[in-house]
Amino acid sequence: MTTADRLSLLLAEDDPALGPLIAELLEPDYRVRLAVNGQEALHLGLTQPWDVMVIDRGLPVMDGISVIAALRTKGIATPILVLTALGATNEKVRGLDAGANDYVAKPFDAGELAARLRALTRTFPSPAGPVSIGTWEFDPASRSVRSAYGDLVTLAAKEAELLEALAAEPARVFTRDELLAAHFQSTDQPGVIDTYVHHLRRKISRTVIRTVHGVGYQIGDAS
Amino acid sequence: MTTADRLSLLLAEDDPALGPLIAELLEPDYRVRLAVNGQEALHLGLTQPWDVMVIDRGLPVMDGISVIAALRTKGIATPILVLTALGATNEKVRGLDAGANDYVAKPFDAGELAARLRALTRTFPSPAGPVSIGTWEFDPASRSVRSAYGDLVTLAAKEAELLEALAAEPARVFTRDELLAAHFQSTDQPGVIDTYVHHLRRKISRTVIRTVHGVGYQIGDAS
DNA sequence: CACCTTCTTAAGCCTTTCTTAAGGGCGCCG
DNA sequence: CGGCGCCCTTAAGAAAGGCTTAAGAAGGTG
Repeated sequence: MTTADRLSLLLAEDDPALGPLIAELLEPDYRVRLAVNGQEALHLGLTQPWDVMVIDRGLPVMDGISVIAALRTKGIATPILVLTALGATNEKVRGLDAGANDYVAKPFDAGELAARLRALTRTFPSPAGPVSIGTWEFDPASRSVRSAYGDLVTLAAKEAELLEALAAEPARVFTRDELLAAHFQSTDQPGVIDTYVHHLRRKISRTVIRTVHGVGYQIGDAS
Repeated sequence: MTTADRLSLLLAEDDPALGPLIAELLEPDYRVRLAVNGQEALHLGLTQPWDVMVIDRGLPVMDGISVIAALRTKGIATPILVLTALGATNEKVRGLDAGANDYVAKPFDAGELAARLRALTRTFPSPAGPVSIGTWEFDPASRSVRSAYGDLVTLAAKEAELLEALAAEPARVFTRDELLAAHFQSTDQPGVIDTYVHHLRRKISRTVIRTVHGVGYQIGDAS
């Protein structure tokens, strides 16, 4: 999920008739990039970030299952839906176990495909309630942070966005570029992040956000 | 994922014959709890943590789709697979959009159900996955080591690289040249390794890394 | 329109990390 | 037990990265 725009979708389908058809079908909801063989799909999958992938099982050069296995081996965790002419259960099992997240047999129903893609890309609206960050409680709605002692601090919009992004995945370390791309204007330079981190640390606590030298920032861990 | 044990699975199925049958089918791989109506399923879903849920569409008291919607509203993000007698595409779409992650129509194939559940519960060996080293936990992503007592130590990039390399093959003894070639500039001299080993021993523990005299280093084994 | 908050940029200073080097200590082998 | 390597430890300069500050721009409000 890179922008507020449509989600990016990598479609790997070699059938010259079906490929563009599916692409057109999905275009209203996704930014579709069509790959016509397995190698191309693998390359695109590895070199660019995607929100979701739809991969045909039978692809030239390198078959779909191999592409998926290769992507997974490289640590790509993007949701993948396998599209296939083969409806046999055995094939489904193999595809899913190779690392696919869903499996749709051709001929498929456009509505079902769309629904399954929605299910794969759905991100649950973080429970609107307050999020606890260490000993603090952060309420995105009111953009305020309450300490264990009851002190209330209100944050500016950007400050809150940054904190929310970091808190969404406490275990993850975010690079400045990631945070920048997701929450600030693309013209901004990475240094902006430093400034806001400083603001948050001053307003809340030095330990809310942890620096990972040479990498980026992470929500401050307990202890 | 609560323990190293089987995953916990909440099964909501009212058919007195089918429920226990499915439960038995899944028992080898999951700790199954059977709920026989929607209300019970909702209550269990809200009050206990589950690794995955299998919910029948048509449940007494409260239908499956409503249960899912209610769970999602409360912020429960557990993967849910809908099981149903209704194979109509329309029904599938509605189920998925209510918050289900997958949809299997009865009669279903046991192998496919199992594969789809595996796909739902699969956690990718995220490159960020913490590695346990003796009594410590090393998280390459945040480059931090946590002791059994909870103390957190952050490592510099090179320190982390070295530790990660050693931890990748605990049984193996690495020579300085191997480590050097893989993780440092080729111009560096073997002595660099010694320095970083010293850093790690000081930061974590004298016993993290074991010296094999005349050969190189190895991850400090339990002993 | 004046005032205030928020956003963005930029520059200098400070801290951490990397790399090299040298002296002392220790283990292994004869 | 003595000698010879090998290993441990310390330290310090250089480089890279992060922190802090400050000030102008932009936007919103009374």
